[in-house]
Formats: sequence, C-alpha cells, structure tokens
Amino acid sequence: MPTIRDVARTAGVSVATASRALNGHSNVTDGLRKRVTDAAAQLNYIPHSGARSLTRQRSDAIGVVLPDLFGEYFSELVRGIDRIAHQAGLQLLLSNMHGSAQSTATAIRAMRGRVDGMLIMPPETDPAYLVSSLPPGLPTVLINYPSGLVDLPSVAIDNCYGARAMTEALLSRGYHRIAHISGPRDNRDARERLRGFTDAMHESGNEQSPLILPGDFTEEAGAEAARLIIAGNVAVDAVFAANDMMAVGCLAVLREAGIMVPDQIAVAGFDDIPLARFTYPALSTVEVHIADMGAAAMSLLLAQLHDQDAPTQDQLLKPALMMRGTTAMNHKSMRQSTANDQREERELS
Amino acid sequence: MPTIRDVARTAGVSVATASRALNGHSNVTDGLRKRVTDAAAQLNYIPHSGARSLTRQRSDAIGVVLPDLFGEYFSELVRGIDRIAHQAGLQLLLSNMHGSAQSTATAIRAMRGRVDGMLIMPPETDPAYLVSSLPPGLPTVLINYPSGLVDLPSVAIDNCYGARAMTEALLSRGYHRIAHISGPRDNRDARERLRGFTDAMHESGNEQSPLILPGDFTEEAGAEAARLIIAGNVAVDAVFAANDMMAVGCLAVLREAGIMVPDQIAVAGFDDIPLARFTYPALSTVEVHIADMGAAAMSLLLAQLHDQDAPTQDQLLKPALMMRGTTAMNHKSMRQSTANDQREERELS
DNA sequence: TGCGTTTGTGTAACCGGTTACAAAGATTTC
DNA sequence: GAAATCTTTGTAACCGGTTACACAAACGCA
Repeated sequence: MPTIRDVARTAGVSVATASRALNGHSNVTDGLRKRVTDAAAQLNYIPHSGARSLTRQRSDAIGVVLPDLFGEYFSELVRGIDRIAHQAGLQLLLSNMHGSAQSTATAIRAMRGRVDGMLIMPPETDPAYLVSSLPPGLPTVLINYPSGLVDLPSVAIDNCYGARAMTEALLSRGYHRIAHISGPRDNRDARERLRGFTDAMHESGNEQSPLILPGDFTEEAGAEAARLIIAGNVAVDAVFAANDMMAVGCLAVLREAGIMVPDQIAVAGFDDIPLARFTYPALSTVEVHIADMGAAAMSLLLAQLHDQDAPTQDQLLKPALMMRGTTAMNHKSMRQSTANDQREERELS
Repeated sequence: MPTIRDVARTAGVSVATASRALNGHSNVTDGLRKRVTDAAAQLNYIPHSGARSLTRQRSDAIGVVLPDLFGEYFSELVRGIDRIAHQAGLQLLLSNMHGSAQSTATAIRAMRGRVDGMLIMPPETDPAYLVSSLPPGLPTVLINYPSGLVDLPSVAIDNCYGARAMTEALLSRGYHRIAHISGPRDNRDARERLRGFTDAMHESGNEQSPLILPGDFTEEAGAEAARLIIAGNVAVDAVFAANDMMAVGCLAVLREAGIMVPDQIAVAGFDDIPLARFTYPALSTVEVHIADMGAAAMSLLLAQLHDQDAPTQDQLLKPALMMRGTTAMNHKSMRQSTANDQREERELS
C-alpha cells in the first residue's frame, strides 16, 4: 500500500509538494502537479484518512450512538442523519450501546479521536454519568432526551403534544369515554404520551379519571387490553393506544369479538408505522417523522461544528395527526378506509 | 483535551511507561501503574483512537458501504452485521453510496486508513470499476453480489431457490396457472426470482409460457397487475409477486373486485415484510433473513481479518417458505389467518 | 567479588499524513 | 544593477499514540 512518500519519490519531488499537489493548493507549478497526480494514479495511491485526520485535527466523521439498531425507527433515524451528513461530506460512525450504561460509556470513549462530533440517543440512565463519560469539548447533540437535564442541545419529538392533540381530536368527534393503553412505565416516550392524554382529558372536563390500561408496546399487550375492556364490559367508546402495535392488537381482538370499529369503539395509535394504513379499518394515529428528527439533530450538530459556540436552541418536533378509518366521525358508512383507500386527513402540521 | 504525555508528566513517568501501564502490559511495577491510572483518572484522559490506530496498524473498525439507508432491509442488515461485529469489539463505519458508481468509489476511498475491512453491497455496476477503486489488500466481503464476477468472497440470498420453492409449493397445492409479477428488470434479485419461477414452471410441465406481468416492486405495480388480470379475464388461479409490496397491492385490488382469495386466486409474495402477517388473508411469502445475511458476511470478514488467507467460501443463504392464508389448500374455510391468527407453516429450512 | 541474566524504565523512532519555516529562484521596483 | 518582494520548493517538526532498543538496577551463581 503506497504512501505519500512513495508518490513523492516516484514523482521526484518532496512530500510537501506531493501533499500540496494532491490537495489542490494553488502554489504548485502545473508541471510538478501533473507529475505528482500521474505518480499517484500509477501507484494507485489512496490517502490514509486516519493519518490525515490526525494532523488536520478533524476526521470528517461524526459518531452516532443509539440504544438499539433495529426496526423502522432506527433506519429512519439514520436515514435522516445521513441526508444532512452526506451533503456536508461527513461519514457516520455507528455504535450500539448494548443496554448497559457501562457499554454506553465504552462506546462513547471509543469514538474519541475519530469523530468531530456526536449524536447520542441516551437510554433512561443517570444523566450525570452520561456527561462524565463524554469527551469534553466534543460537540454533541442528544436525540429524544428531555432538555434541561444536561447542558447539551437536544432534539426530541413532542410526544405530549401529539397525545394531547389525538385525545382532543377524539373528544371533538364525540368520543368522550376514552381509555388509554399506556406503554412501559420506564419509557420516556410512553410517559409523555400518557401525560398528554390525561392533561387533555382533565382539561376537557369530560372524565376526571379516565381508564388507563397497562401495556408494554407489544401487539399482545394491546390484545390483552381489549380483552379486559370486553370482559369487564367497561363503558368505553374509544381506545387510544400509546403506540400502533398495541392499537393493532387491540383492533384485532375487538373485531374478533364482533365489536364494530369505529361505530361502537374507536381506536387510535401513535407512530404511524407502515402497517397502520393497511389495517381494517385503517388505523388513525399520530404521525412521527423520525427521519426529520435525525436530520434536525444532525443540522444542529453541523451548526455547532461550524461555529463552536453557535446558539443551541433545543428543538421539539411536533407530530401530526393522521385520522383514518378507526376514528371516523360518520357512523353510517363502514366501507371506508380499506387498504388501498389512501385518502388521509391531515389535521395538524 | 489531555494527551498521554500529560498523563505521563502528571504521574512523573515517561510516555512509554504511561502507555504500557494503561494498556495493561505486565512489565510495569504496581506502584507506577497505580500512579499512571490515577493520573489518567484525574485528568479524565480518553485515548485518541485515531492516533492509536495509526501505530497499531489497525482500527478495530470495519466499513459498511450500502446502496441505500432506509427501510426494514437496511436496518435488518445492519443489525445482523452489528451482532457479530460488536462481540468482536469492532465499530461500524457506515457509508451510503448515493447512486452513482462515482460516489461509490469516493465512499470506498474515504474508508482507507480508518477500517480494517469492508462489507460492500454494490449496485449493479461495472465490477471491474468496483475492484479498481478498492484498496488492494484490504479484506472485503461483498453482500448480495453474484459470486464469480470478482475475486472476492460474497454472501447472498438464494433468490432463485426461494422463488422456485414457492412456485413448486403453489403447484403442489393444485394451482397450475400461475402468473408472476416481476420486479425491475435492472434488479438482480428480481431477475433471480423470475428465473426461479420460470425454471420451476418449465420443469413442472404444466405451463410452458406462464404469464409474466411487469412490475417495479411498488404496491401500485401490484395493483396494476391485478387490474390487468381482471380486465383481461385471464385464466389464472395464482399470482406470485416478486416482492410483498406488489403482492399486497394485488391482494387489495382482487378483494375490491370481489375475487375470493385464495379460493379463486391464490397470492404469494417474497420477503416476508412485517405487514405480510397482517393482510387479510395473511400473505404467503418467502421469508428472507436479511439480518442473517449481514451476520454471515461479517463472520466471513472476521475470518479473513483473523487469518489473512483463510479459505473464502461464498455463501448462498436459502430462504424459507411461509405459507399463510392467501395460498390455503383447504378451500372450504375462509375464516383463517386473520391478523391475530399467527399459526404459520414453515415448510423449508 | 565479578560476571551473566532478568526486570523495569526511558529515549527516540515510527505510523502517514500536513504545514510552519527557511531557502532558492523569479520578478518587480527604484 | 542592486534591493525588495513574490513564488515555488524542500526540510523538518508535529498530530498522539506504540514499541524497538538502550541502559541501569536487581538478582542469581560461581
């Protein structure tokens, strides 16, 4: 593997000249430049980015540390990040913190010296520990982390706002006895969604202690919640699940039990997973643009990279409602919102 | 940001001793080692991985170059790669070659000097060009690339085998007039699936020139194919789409037209996307373990990394059939395979 | 006590680039 | 024609680690 010294020797110049020629500096005569580029081509020279970034004091790479690397959520996030990073000529160094705070620290430390900045989506862990394991002076943006806890800019989805909006939309459609299937108690998103729901219910004055069913974001949890409602014969005219998978599970059990959706009970979810458009009836949900969150985080980081102390405004992305068949207001027609019926009503931007 | 020289100075030792102490070499007295680790902790020293990899001549990172960074396919692939890479203590440097062969070469060159090996999923481009832009001597494994074209180990899904197996399964269930909705002509997977289908049909002797409808992997293409079949009143008792999205589009149009699936026409797809279990009836398809392909590629690369000239056996991963409601043999019962009915019949391993 | 061996530490070279500075040559200015 | 300035090139230091080698001290053995 040839180095720049090989190129210089072949071209009959010094390494300094070779470096300058290859990097397009202006103070190199055309003749020499050609000799250098020819030599580089002949030797099939590829510069060693590692060595380059050592002297340049920049790597043109940014580190991305995520709690998990799977599912639509992950790929969307990375896609959004890459969209911005690529056009800025930055590479992505990806790391998965496999659960423990310990391995999070390891992952973060391993990035030092090979990235110019970091994007971190931290688990629900001690923020102090997170900050302590962070290389000081390395521009960092947090993803989906409540602002205020640590002194770093962050980007997050406004889960509370989304849940509140969906709840209000249900109320305005005439559903008043709304039950909520909550997500895991130790999940920040789930807690925020629950809060949005209860806030909206309290403010409406319709129901002071709405039914909250426990869930864990799985399809089965949604199914179980539906069984509880049916068995308990609870007076409920709408179910708002904290995510789409639970809504899907709920929907299936309700239909199986012969309960008409949305005529007897409306159903709503959260996330707008691809499947949501294909349930029967199509699922009303809250559309979360994960890719946009990734892009926003990357843009924020880019600003920091460009100007070390750029103003760092935390960002809260507002999700939009996607009202489909499972919450139709018109109770007469059931033949609406089939899989290929893609009329969608976007209510909020 | 403190360097190892700062640590050495604080501990009152030479950089060599500091380095040895921090890396756990045995030839350091306990007293000095403690002084060094204490100094490192006090200064919050984090080693500079870039500099480290320069001398070590290894980066403990591998480069992953993919044609696109979105969808389930991508996240599954990365998940499989990470599973193996993480337990080997390797980081992932991710790169998207945005379409052009030009930018592929750029992406690959940018990795030189910061990775120990590469995993590449090349586009349908000139293999010679690909190889020429590859740093020689850098262990590389190709993903989903036909073996034989270039002299590099590769891992791929046996699309032809999967399509053949599904076609034979349909034939054995009594469907003989099978139409195929093909994928884009310039897509390797699509061509292989088509080949598997036509091979199986020819060998069966049932139909010498089966109907091939053009498609492009989109839901709409599947819908259009279904409309063609309905409008043309073609004698067809099964449709095998080259991917699930087209099968879903096809299914929706057939149902809308009042055609009973699977009684009048059976439908099958390819990929086993999450949605496949939730269509009505649930979609029979070919299960492709993308994560396994990523893991296999990473394992192959790991073997190369460990032993520069380990035997490089190309791998062809055989997909499995998932027969669900859209190809049921029993035509009497329609109430099968609803969303929450997850009985699945695994036919091949 | 003197000699060879082992052990622990420091000095300095090296990885592969970039760039400050010096020097030489070309050009301009008086 | 000499001095001042600008341009082009080379030498060598540097980025932040690792490690070959040299060397001194401690140890074992006759």
